[in-house]
This record gives sequence, structure tokens and C-alpha cells, in this order.
Amino acid sequence: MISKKDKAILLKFGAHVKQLREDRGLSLRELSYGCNIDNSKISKIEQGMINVTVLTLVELATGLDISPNELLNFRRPG
Amino acid sequence: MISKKDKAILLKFGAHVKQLREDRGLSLRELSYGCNIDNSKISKIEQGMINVTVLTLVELATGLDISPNELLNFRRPG
DNA sequence: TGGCATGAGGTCTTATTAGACCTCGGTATT
DNA sequence: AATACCGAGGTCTAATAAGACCTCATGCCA
Repeated sequence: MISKKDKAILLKFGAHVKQLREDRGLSLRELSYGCNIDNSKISKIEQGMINVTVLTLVELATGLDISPNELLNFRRPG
Repeated sequence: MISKKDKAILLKFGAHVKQLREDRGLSLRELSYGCNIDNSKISKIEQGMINVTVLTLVELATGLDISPNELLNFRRPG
């Protein structure tokens, strides 16, 4: 029962994560090494299929070598 | 099976949320009106008892009238 | 052609969030 | 004393995140 608005947020967030990863020239598997998150899960995150938790977000930021709050610096829909 | 390190992160995060709420002079119930999150849940978040998801975090930010990324502007432990 | 890395996506179990509701002890305020 | 608000914390169900693992089609390159 995820709303259309929420889905839009997750899509924007995922696209942002993907952008950051590609900016660093990392593959899904390479990033997964750096943050202990399964590559398949990162793939799902980037596609807006998962509503990640704060701890996962912090882990992800570690792998991307950025501050966690930068992961939320995406343009919100609406 | 939440690690000590993760618990520390959640505690820092929760304290930050509480600080922001109090800065605005809002009670738990008042904040809950503004973001559709049960007051008891906000209480648990502030105490680091819950590992909230990104969507909840965005909702919380709405109630606090700030940008979501500001919610992650807390000093990380370690 | 064979080998290798990639992104995408499936499967399964377990742990936990989400969400809604209720209760309680403390602290005013009247 | 009665009322009202406060934070904290308990209860229950349903949904889903976490985590680990596997498969597959594609593209690339020796």
C-alpha cells in the first residue's frame, strides 16, 4: 500500500544514489564491497523498489564516501 | 541483532530529532499532527528505538518544516 | 569462442518497521 | 479533587526491509 507520492520519492532517491555511484565510477558490486550491502539490494534501491532505513542509508553513504545527509540532497517530486 | 555501533547512530539521530522538535516548541502530539506519525512512534524514534525508513524520515521533515537532509545533520558517533 | 564483469531480478527466512490504539505516572492548572 | 496535557512505553497485525544467495541476458575483450 505504497502511495504514488511515496513511490515518486523513492524513485528520485534511487536515481540520486545511482548518479552518485556512477560519478565515482563504481559498479554495483564494487560499491557493495565498500558498504556491506548486497549488490542486488543496491540495484533495487536505485530503482526505487526499496524504502531503505536510516542505518542502510548511513552504510550506503560510507561506501560512497560522502556524508549521509548528502544522500537526501535530491530534488523532491511534487 | 543490532550492533552497538548502529545503536549509537540511532541514538544520535534520535537526539537530533528531539532537539529539532523542541527548538520549535512542539510537543510529541503536536508534531504528530503535522506529519501523520503517531506520537508514541516519534517518542521511540527520539530514543533511538526505531530504525526509521526514508519515507518516514521525509514525513518527519515535513512536520518539522525542514529539508529531509537536515535530519541527517547530526554528529555521527565514533 | 570462451571468459568475465555488469545490471537486473528472483527466492527464501527472519527481523523489524509501520500503523493504530491504549495505558500509565507525572505535572501543571483550575 | 478534577481536568488536561505531557512523555514514555505496551500491544497487536500486516507489510516489508534486511540479508544472503542464485540466475540470466548482455556486452566486452582477449
